Amino acid sequence: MSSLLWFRRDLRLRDNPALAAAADFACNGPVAGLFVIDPALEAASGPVRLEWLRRSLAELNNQLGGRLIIRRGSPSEVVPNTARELGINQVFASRDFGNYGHQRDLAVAGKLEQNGVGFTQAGSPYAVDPGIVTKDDGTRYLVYTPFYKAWLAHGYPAPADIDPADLSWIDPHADSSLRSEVAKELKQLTSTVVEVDLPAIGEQAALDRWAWFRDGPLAEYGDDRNRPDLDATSNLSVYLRWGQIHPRTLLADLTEHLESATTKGPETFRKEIAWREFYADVLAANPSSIRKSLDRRYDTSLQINWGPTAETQFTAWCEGRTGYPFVDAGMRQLRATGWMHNRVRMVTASFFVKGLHLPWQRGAAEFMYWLRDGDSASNQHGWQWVAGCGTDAAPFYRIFNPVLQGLKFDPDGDYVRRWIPELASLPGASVHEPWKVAETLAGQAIADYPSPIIDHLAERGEALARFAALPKTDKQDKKGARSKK
DNA sequence: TTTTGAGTTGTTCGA
DNA sequence: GTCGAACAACTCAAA
Repeated sequence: MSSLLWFRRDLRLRDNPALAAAADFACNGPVAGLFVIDPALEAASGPVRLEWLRRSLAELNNQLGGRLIIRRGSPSEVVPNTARELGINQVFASRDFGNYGHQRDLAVAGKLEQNGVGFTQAGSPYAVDPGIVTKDDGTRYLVYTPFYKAWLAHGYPAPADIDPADLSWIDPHADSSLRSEVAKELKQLTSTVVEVDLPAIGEQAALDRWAWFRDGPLAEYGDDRNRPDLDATSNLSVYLRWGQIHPRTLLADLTEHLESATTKGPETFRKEIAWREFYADVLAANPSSIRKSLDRRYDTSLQINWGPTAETQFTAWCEGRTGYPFVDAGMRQLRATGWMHNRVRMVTASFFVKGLHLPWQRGAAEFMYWLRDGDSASNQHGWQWVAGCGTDAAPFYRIFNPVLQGLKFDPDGDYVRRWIPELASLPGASVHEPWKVAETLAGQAIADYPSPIIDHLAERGEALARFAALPKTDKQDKKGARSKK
């Protein structure tokens, strides 16, 4: 019996349940490995993610001894066709809980079934699949902390026991035209060339980074994770996004560190993994929250800015020219590397929503375009959390002050100077308030850097007024009606 | 059904 | 300069 593994968001060999199942089905004989370049997903991916994908597929192809099959087209055509050409009995893949991916898999399964080929899904990008952790009445959580407690109580599985050295792969390249097809598709994958600074690619790079982080910054992660000037976060988000490492692997490895911990670092890191799982669960339960606010009043009633001035400010934000150095450093880091430190993501997003009064959806789309770790569930819900329309009842007066955040979390100004060369001559924390620097010091050097495009304090007050003007929710109305009787 | 406790990440103001 | 309170009220989860 022969099997095919269809790779998607799981570009790794270790701890891969679908691969383990495929190898088992083939009685440890060779397995066919396939990746389908889906034009629908390609169109929705920014240039940085396409470049990451191109390099990742090249690396995976190396891991498979050059035997990865890469084809372009609709999966519901390509997967059944490839299975037929290779005489495959059973196709294996991990589960996908995304809106598009779920529908795609149903279509592929249907087509395969028509051809008499089975389709088995095992594993997913998450330690605990969306929908598994529920409240006692079976409904889904909307608040993180109770979700986290229930998620912990549920527990997570051990990594899939699989040794890449035991695997063998069906060689599809007996026909030399298939070999050239792989090279052609890889080349075609990134038609838009962007200059972006990416870390090492692939499964081994992910494991190396994790080992480095685990034995280093993890202990002080509780506090240092907020410091964008330090290399103190795991930077694993991109590998998790592409499945080059699995959260289950991290959690298993984390156990002994949790037990022996003298700091809150390991526990804080586990909570971050759980945030990713929480947002995936929220999205699976509320598919429309990709585009719509969970609190719909923010789409229908919140006053937002529009017109020429709003467009100018939007562009300034995108390009890192708002005149607020901490914000601009983040946006420039995003374009230069396809990544932004989490603390700065919050500050730039808060500036966008509560300083410029623009709709969170536009900012989220700009992030998704550039982010190499771009994940709809985490990105859209992170933005909604900042905007105040998301899954927790954060008080609406919680508005980040970009200067204070910079002074607090980039205390020496190193992060700002790294990304804003115009300010490189300003010493220490003074880079966070260039308008305060006397002309004599560095007036010439900072002449190229813009003045603040808004008065943050004034716009903070404006944001508070607009939030206060939101209509009451239905429940609030009912409560008010009851109390009047 | 009702009640109770709690909710990632902040800022400002005044003592 | 430091520190605590105020900022509003609501919704969620669980007992």
